[in-house]
Amino acid sequence: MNTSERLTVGVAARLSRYLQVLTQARKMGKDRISSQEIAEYTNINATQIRRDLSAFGRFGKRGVGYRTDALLDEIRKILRTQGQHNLALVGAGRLGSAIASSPIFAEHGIHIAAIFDTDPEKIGERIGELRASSMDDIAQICRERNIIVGVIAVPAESAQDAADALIDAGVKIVFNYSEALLDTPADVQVHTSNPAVELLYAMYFHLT
Amino acid sequence: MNTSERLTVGVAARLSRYLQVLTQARKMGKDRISSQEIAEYTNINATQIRRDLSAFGRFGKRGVGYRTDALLDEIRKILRTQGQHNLALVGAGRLGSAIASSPIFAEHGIHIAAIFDTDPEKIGERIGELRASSMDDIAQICRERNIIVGVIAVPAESAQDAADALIDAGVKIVFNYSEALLDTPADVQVHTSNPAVELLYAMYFHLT
DNA sequence: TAGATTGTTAATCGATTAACAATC
DNA sequence: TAGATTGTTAATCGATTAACAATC
Repeated sequence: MNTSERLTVGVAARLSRYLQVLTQARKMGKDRISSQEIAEYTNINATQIRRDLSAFGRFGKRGVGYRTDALLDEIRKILRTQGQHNLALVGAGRLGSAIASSPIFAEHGIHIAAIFDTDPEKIGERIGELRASSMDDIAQICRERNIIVGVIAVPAESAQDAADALIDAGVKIVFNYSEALLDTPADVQVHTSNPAVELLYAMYFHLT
Repeated sequence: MNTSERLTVGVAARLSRYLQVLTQARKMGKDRISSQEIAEYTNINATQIRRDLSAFGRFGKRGVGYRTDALLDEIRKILRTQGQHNLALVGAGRLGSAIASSPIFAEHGIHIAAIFDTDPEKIGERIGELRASSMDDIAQICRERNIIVGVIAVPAESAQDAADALIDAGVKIVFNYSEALLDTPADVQVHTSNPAVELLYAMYFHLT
């Protein structure tokens, strides 16, 4: 497969899972990793992993495995996610603060560039390394800082307003932590996190 | 398809997505919903949705759509997720508090039955409607309250310890909010939430 | 009736897996 | 050399989709 062709949804999803495992493996000081080890952490079949990777080059060494660092770079190249990306966070409450002080985004080159809230009490308050801004400034700030990714960390009742404001500010990818269904234009991607639904799914396989 | 057969991973995953959409649609007062509407919110093809549902019965009305309530019940029956389920939360910090005060679990019949923390300062403190318990009591409390689902809301450094304690307490399904890779026995399911990785994946499709 | 939407078929495409030679 | 693990083939299975008759 050529890197200039568009990946299928399945391949891109799996490659990003490998990215996660490799990032952690590197932190744990592992220089090398085998397809079998990646399989254990991702629940993706080891043959599938080797097949996915070998479509882009011969990254591994037979009898040895893959070099963690080198493979990480190759996958970043394939997914075109090298470099820094800016993100806007809406909601400076408990969840917003938790996200702002988590290292999980920074580790993958995603920088939380601004935090917004509607509550006048919250504006100006320190959240992680930032200060909360007013929702009135969202369009200006997002354009200035080249932000196309927004995270919604507000209650379901205000989630649609938050989404509208982000989209109005030019955001194209919305990560929704509320349970609300969001109505958005066709050129905007919405990802909704719903741990409850994932748990119900997990329970099914536990019960059967 | 017969309900007594085990669902494939793909079917179960899609059915739980329908569950999420139907739950919200009902809250929004929608009595009926079409496969096309579910498709818009889930990005799952409408034919696929009708096909998934029709494998278990004729739940819809031609020209009309599906009754939200009735379909919700049918899917709950298929996924065997009716009734209440108890959950243990490890971590009484910002993220733990955010989870404890979110309605997202309750909405799907999942009750947060206990919260644990290692920090003596936190123990006894009110978090949502509960008080934080000591990790020393985790095994006893989980067994008493029939808990087989645990949520890890602690920093990556302590995630493995939290997982070990939960597993020792009889938990079989672990939802991991930290970025750490967890080593667990084969009979334990681990779901790791990593919004950064999901965003990298979304960005790929935005860029291409 | 006219319009809408389901249920189902048929055809295609991608995912999955076991097996194993190649080779480190 | 012996053991381990990749890269690749070949075969199967499930997912996806368009199309449309059935029917509300």
